[in-house]
Amino acid sequence: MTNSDEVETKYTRHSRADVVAGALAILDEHGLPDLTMRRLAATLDVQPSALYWHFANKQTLLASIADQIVSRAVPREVGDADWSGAVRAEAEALRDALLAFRDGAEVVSSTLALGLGAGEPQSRLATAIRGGGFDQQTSEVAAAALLHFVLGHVSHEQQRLQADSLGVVAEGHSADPVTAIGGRAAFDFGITLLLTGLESQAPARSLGDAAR
Amino acid sequence: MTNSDEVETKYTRHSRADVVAGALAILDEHGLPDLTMRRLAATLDVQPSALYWHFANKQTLLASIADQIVSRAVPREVGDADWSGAVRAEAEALRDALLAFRDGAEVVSSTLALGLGAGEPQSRLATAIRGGGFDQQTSEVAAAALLHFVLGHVSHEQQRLQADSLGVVAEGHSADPVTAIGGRAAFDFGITLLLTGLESQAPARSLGDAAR
DNA sequence: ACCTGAACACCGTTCAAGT
DNA sequence: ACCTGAACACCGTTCAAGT
Repeated sequence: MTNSDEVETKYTRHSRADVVAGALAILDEHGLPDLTMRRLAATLDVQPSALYWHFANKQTLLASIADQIVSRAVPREVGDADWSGAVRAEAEALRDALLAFRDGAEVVSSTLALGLGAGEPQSRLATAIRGGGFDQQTSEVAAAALLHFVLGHVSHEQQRLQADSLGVVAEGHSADPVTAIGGRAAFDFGITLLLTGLESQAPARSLGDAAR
Repeated sequence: MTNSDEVETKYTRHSRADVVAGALAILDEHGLPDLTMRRLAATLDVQPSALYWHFANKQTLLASIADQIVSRAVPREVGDADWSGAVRAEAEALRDALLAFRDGAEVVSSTLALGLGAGEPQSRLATAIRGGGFDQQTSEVAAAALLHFVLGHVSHEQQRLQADSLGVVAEGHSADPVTAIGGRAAFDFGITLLLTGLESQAPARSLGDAAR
């Protein structure tokens, strides 16, 4: 019962990791809009200015949070599966990691949009794609396409999850095809489209040829 | 020379459309972070509170801006092209419309993420896909996948455009594969993956079968 | 090494009241 | 129909100073 959520164990100084952990807790319990520097400082029993000893600014902190979230993405063992199975496993691990935190996809999306970190998921996807014999550039661009789809899809999923929990449902129609068949099935379908699209590329032909 | 940018022609009252136009101007010239209610009010020579007669809140205003941006998406005439050519034309028109305004993709993305408007692009894509003989649900889910890719890709493109214009280039590496081959080529490649993925679906087989 | 205290320059939004 | 004036309840960030 020592060191529970709200109750700080007396006057402890904080490390960078503590700040990130506190931020993740606020994110998961209250969502991204409530993750403010002032609120985070309050839960750490510290002045807002103290946070700027650990992080240069809020964007940097958000990038660390995004890194934490995606670092939890561990693909299931694929064993003897082919390369497309490995790519799918990476994509699904990423989806699970994003879903594990409230607004997870939005946080990762926004740090990616700001050009900070979060390059790891794309590298992992690209490496898995290279297993199919594609050249570096093709793999990288295909990985970017996969990543954009994953982030957009999971953002959409999490928005629906939150809307539903707020009881904004039953507006009469709410005919969302993605949630209608389950987010998981729509996700797998999108991944399948991209993977079979990749398969039908002649592996010998590089993207560079097409771009020229 | 009457009624130019900064110079208001004396004391004019404003319509909803005026507010949206002013917001679009700020967005395009200064970017989304600078698009604040107070700044918008100042450029309209009005108190911030006046904006709340026209819009319930900032989110609603942003949704109207997003609608304006995507409404500019007019696909080139496809003539006798097959359905996949029509889908590609829709996707490219959407990309052009998003690129036409600074931070355009982010604005549309965020209003989509908030569950407000911006359903039009997905409908247009879905309709074009239906031309390939796919059932309603498959078309809708595929359109969502296309849309997620387009928004993610163009967001990425616009982030790079801005970073480059700020001179954040030449960090030594900056090995971004998407910009390396040109945003347009990477975009077309992603669209191709999704389209050929769709083509290799047996059109008779519905997504509902797969989801069950 | 880590934090306080105080300030600066902002935000979005509400609401009674004016014309 | 459209706007003002004034207020409320916040933001992120800086910086000298403390321990």
